[in-house]
Amino acid sequence: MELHQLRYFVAVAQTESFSRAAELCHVSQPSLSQQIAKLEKQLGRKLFDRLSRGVALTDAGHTLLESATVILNNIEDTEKRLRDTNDLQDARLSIGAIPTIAPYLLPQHLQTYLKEFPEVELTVQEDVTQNLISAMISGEVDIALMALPLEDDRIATKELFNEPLLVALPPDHALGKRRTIKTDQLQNERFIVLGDMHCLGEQVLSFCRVNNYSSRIGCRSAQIATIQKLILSGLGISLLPQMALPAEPPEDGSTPIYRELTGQQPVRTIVAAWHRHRYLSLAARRFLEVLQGTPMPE
Amino acid sequence: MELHQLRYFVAVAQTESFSRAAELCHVSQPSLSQQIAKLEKQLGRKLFDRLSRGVALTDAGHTLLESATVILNNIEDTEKRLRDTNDLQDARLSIGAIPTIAPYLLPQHLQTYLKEFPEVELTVQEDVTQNLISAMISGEVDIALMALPLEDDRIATKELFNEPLLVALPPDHALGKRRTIKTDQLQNERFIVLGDMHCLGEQVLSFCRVNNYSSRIGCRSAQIATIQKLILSGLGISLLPQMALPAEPPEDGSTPIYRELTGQQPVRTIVAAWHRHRYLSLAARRFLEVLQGTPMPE
DNA sequence: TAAAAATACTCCATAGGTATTTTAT
DNA sequence: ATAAAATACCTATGGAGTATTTTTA
Repeated sequence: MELHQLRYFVAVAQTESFSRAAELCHVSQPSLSQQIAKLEKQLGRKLFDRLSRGVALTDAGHTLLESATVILNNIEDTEKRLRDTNDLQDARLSIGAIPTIAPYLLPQHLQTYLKEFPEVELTVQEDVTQNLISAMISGEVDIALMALPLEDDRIATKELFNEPLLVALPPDHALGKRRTIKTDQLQNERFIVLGDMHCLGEQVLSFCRVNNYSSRIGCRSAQIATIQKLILSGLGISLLPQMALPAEPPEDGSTPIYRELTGQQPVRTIVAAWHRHRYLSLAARRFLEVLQGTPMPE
Repeated sequence: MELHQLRYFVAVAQTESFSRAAELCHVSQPSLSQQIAKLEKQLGRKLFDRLSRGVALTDAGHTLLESATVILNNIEDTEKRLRDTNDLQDARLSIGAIPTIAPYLLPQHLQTYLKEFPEVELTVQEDVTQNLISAMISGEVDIALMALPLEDDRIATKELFNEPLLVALPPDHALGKRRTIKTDQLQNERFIVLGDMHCLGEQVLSFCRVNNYSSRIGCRSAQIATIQKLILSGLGISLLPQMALPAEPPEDGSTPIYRELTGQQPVRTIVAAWHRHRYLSLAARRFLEVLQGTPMPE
C-alpha cells in the first residue's frame, strides 16, 4: 500500500471512472489502472466493481475509502504543519468567500492582512457555500467567509456579525418616501431573487414565502451589482445586505435606495468557517484574528 | 513525504542512530541516510540534530514523530482490516502472556481456540508485562494475558477472574499441618521472590512490605517451576498463584504444599489486554470470546 | 584511531508512458 | 461505432547497493 496508490484510489472513487481519475492525477489511464490492480492484489480484495457504465466501490472499497481519506489528510496536514514557520516564510493562504460577501468584505480585510503579513501568498476563491465547503474539506480553501446556516458538522465557524437585509427600491418608487417599511406594504411587489445555489437567494425566497408574496423573478447572476441594475431599470425590488450599499449613497438615481424593514427585520449572520479536523495554518489563524479584530463597520 | 521515508524516520527516532535504524529496516545505511536527507529537504526542516554521540530529534522531528506514528499505524490497521475475512482465511494471531500465567492458562485456551478455528496461524509471545505492552503498542502482539495493575492508558483490558495467591511450603514445614495460615505466622519465614520485571514478584514483595517481613531471597528466574523447586529444597517459602498448583496434588513430597491465607487474602486480577486504538482482528476478537466463555476453572 | 554519518557512483526495480486490444453499450 | 478499461511492452526516475570520504570524540 503506497500513498500514490491511495491517491489514485480516492480519485477513482470520487470520479467513478479510471480515465477521469487518471487526468485528475495527471497520469495516464494505464498507469493508474495498473496501480489500482496492484493495490487490489496486495490487499487481496477487489476494490471496485467494473460495471457497464463506470465503476462502483465494493464493501472493501468503502472501508478503504474511509481510511485512505483520513490517512491522506493526515499526511497533508503534517506537511502543512511542518512547513509552517513563525515568520510565515513561504506561507500560502487560500481564502474563500461567497459572491454576496466577497466584493464588500474581502478588500478591506485583505488589505489589513497584507499590510501586516506581506510575505503571505494569498489566493481568493469566490464560490457558493456548498462548493466552498467541499473546498475546505478537500483542503483547497483554508478559511471561508459565508452566511449561516451551514449544514456540515465538519465545519467550524466563528460568528463575525449580524447584518440586516434592506429593501432595495428604484429611486422613484413610492415606498421610497418613507423612512421605514412594513412587511405588508411589500405585498404586491415583484421580487428579484438570486437564483441557484446562492444562500442570499434562498433567504430572500423564504422571506417571500413567509410573508406570502407571490410575484417573483429569478436571477441567475452571481452578482448583487446585477440585481441593483435590474432594480434601477424597474424590473422589481429586492432584499439586499447592508454591506452592498455604497458608503456614501449618492441619492442621484444612479443607485437603488435602501429602506429598513420594521418588525422582525431579516438579517443574515456572517461567519468565518474552516475545517474542524484539519490543520489550520498559522497564516490562517492570523487571518481569523484580523477578521475578529476588525468587526463590520456600521 | 513517502511511507518508507516515514518508516526510516521512526526507526532513527527509536534507535537514535542511522546505522542501527538501517539494519532495523533491512536497508543499507547510505540508503536510509539519503531518504532522511530527502525528507528533511522536502519538508524544509532539519529533523535530527547530528550530535557527536548519536542523533536527537529537533522540535520539527518531535512533531513529525507523533504524526508519523499515527499515520503508519493507520496504514497497518487498514491493511489488517482489509485482509480480515469472515472465514479467517490466512488469519494470524499473536498472543502474549506473562511467564507466571503462560504455562497454566494458555494451553487450555489455545486448545479450545484451535479446535474451533484451526485455520488461524497462532504465535505465542511470553514476556514480562512491560515488554508485552510495548509489543501491543507496536502491533506485534494482538492480545496479552496479564495481571493488574497496568499503567498505560492506551491499553484496554477485560477482567477475566481474580485468583488467590497461596502460601507455598515445603512438605515438611510446620505450618503445613494447619488448613489455613494467618499472616503473622509468616513473620519469621524467608520469602523467595521473583526478581526483576515480574509483576508477581512485585506483588509478593509489596505483600512482604505491608506485613513487615524482612527476610527475603531474590530469584531472577522467569519460571514459577524454579521457585517451586527452591521451596522443595528448603530455601524458603513463597506466595504462588493458585493456577500454579497441580490439578491433583500428589502430596508425596514431590511438590510444595499450598495453604490459604486468612484475613485479607492476597489476590491477583488476571486480564486480557489489547491496544485500545488499533484494529483488533476478527481472529483476536474470537480469542477474546474464548477467554471469556471459559472462565478460570476452580 | 575508531565509529558513525555523509558523498559519490552504479544498478535495477518499478512507476509511468505509448500503442494496442478487449469489452460493453 | 464509441467510450472506457485492460493488456503489452518500453522508458526512465529514483530507491538501494558498494565503495569511499568526512567528521568528531
